Amino acid sequence: MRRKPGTLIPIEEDILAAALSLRQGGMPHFHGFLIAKEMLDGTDARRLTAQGTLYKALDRLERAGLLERWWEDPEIAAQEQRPRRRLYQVTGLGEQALAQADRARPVPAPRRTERLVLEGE
Amino acid sequence: MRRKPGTLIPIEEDILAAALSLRQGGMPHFHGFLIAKEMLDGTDARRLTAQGTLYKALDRLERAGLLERWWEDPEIAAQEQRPRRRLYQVTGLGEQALAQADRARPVPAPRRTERLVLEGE
DNA sequence: TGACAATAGGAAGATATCTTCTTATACTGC
DNA sequence: GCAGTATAAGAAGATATCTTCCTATTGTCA
Repeated sequence: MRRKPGTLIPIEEDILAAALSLRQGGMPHFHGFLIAKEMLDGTDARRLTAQGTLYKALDRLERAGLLERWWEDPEIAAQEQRPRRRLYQVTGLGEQALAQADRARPVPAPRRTERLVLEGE
Repeated sequence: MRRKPGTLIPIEEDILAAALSLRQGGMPHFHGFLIAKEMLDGTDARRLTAQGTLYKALDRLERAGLLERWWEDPEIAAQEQRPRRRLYQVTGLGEQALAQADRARPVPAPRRTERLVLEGE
C-alpha cells in the first residue's frame, strides 16, 4: 500500500511507541522478537506469524533514521544459549516523528488499546 | 522403547554412517542440521519435523562417547549471519560401535537406501 | 505369555532473524 | 472518480538448536 512520504503507518507508530514505553520502563534498547511480543501483549494477538512484516518495518525505520541498530556481542548470545539479537534504539528523529504523528491524529479512531463497549456486553 | 544396553538403534547407526560418509567426502565434522538434511536426502523424506528425535539421538551418542561435540566459534556464525552451530565428530569408539552393529546384522532387512520393487512398478 | 517399566518417536513450540513470493491496499495523477 | 502503481501485509520457509509433552514400542521379569 503506497504511503504518503514523511508519514508513519500504524505498525511503525506502534513500534516506536512500544520502544519508548520500554525505555521508560528501564530498557534502553530492544530487539525485534521482544517488541513483537510487547506489541502483541496488549492487543488482539494476531499470531506471531507475520514476523516478516515486523522485521521489514524495523528495516524501514532504520533506513529512515528513526531507529539505530547494532548486533549484540555474539559472545553474550553464545553464553545465554540462544540466537544472537539485533538491538534497536529510538533516535531523536524517531521521537519527533512519533510526536508529530500523535499531533496529526489527536483524537484518533479507537486505538488498539481501547475498545468500544458494544451493545450486548 | 526400551533398548538392549550396548546396542545401536537405527537412527543412531544412520547418524554414524552419514557422518563417516561425510568425513570420507572431506568434511571432518558436521552439525545437526546438516546431518538431518544428509539423512533425508537418500531416503523417503519424512519431514524435517521430528528434529527433536535427531537432536536427542545426537545427545545420546555424545553421552555414550560415540560422538564428540563442541560449539563453533560464535564469531564465525555472526560473520555468516546465521545461528551458531554445534559441531560433531565421530570418535574411535563410535567407529567401532558402527562396525560392530554392521557385523551383528550382516544381511539386514531391506535398508532405507535400498527398496524392493513391488508389483505394479 | 502377559504386564510393566523404560526409553524412543514425533508433534509442537520457543528463541531469533531474514528472504521470497503473492495479495491487498492506499495514494496519485488524469 | 477511476486506473494504475508503489508499497505494505502476510504466508511460508530457511537457518539452527533445544525443550516439553504425549504416544508408541521394546525388553525384561514374573
